[in-house]
Amino acid sequence: MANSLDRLLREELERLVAGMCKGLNDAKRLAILYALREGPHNVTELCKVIDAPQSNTSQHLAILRDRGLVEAERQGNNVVYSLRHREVIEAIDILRQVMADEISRQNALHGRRRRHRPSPGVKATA
Amino acid sequence: MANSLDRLLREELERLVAGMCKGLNDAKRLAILYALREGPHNVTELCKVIDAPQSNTSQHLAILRDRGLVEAERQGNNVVYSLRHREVIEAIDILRQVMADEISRQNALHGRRRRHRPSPGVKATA
DNA sequence: TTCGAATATGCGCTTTGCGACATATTGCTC
DNA sequence: GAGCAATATGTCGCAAAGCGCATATTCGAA
Repeated sequence: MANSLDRLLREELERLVAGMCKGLNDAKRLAILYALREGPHNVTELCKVIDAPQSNTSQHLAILRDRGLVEAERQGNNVVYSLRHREVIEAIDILRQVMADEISRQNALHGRRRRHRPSPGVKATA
Repeated sequence: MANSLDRLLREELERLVAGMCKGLNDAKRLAILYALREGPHNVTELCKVIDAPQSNTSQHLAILRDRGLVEAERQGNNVVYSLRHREVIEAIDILRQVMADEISRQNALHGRRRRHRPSPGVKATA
């Protein structure tokens, strides 16, 4: 048990990481997605948003594009990018919420003891 | 505009990537989370689930632990891990759905033309 | 068709992340 | 306290990712 079912899940998770998570694993790319949430933008505009040189921005856009997270369309001389799946933003927002909870939890739990995880690792003495 | 507001968002996204996304950016770690969704497990059990040696499993658990994604509790000789935020699974499930949509879309759009993204890059000729 | 603006891509470098091995730590039992 | 089982951690080598730079490609305009 927990082997036959997991087999399929494992493979799907493999693809998920390669296809989605890797694309979301960078602050600049997340910033791009959030910028596109407000509406389409061309590359030059996105350069300013993430404060990165053009080549770097294009590289990040290529990553998002290849994974189907954004859509590209030529308009005259420039290329306009737009968000393909708004649900992705939902997912990220959930993670933002979780992180907020986690931070306040760690701050509140015992304000002192700045070390997280008192349980397992942590050599009790030194 | 799009600079003052983004400033704060950018910093939060930075922390989000470091705190959450990095932790979710590995198939084995996702598999661990899904296994824990069914209930707590100790390390030895999780080794079997992700089919990895003990040291490697512990390393992944440390990563999840440090980011507050799982919780560890000693029970006698072994350490039992459990899921801290079920919402994380929700978020991942959303991404799974998005990926499924994206795959079927690419398959359907034009079955032929196995290349994705016909728009911008792609040297038209060679 | 020549030029220039906008964008994409190849390359080399540096940093980061994963995996395997060995080893340290912790707690239980005798 | 000695020994054992379970888990955690340090180190190393390697593959992957991000970045800057130079360069190629595409399109519009003159």
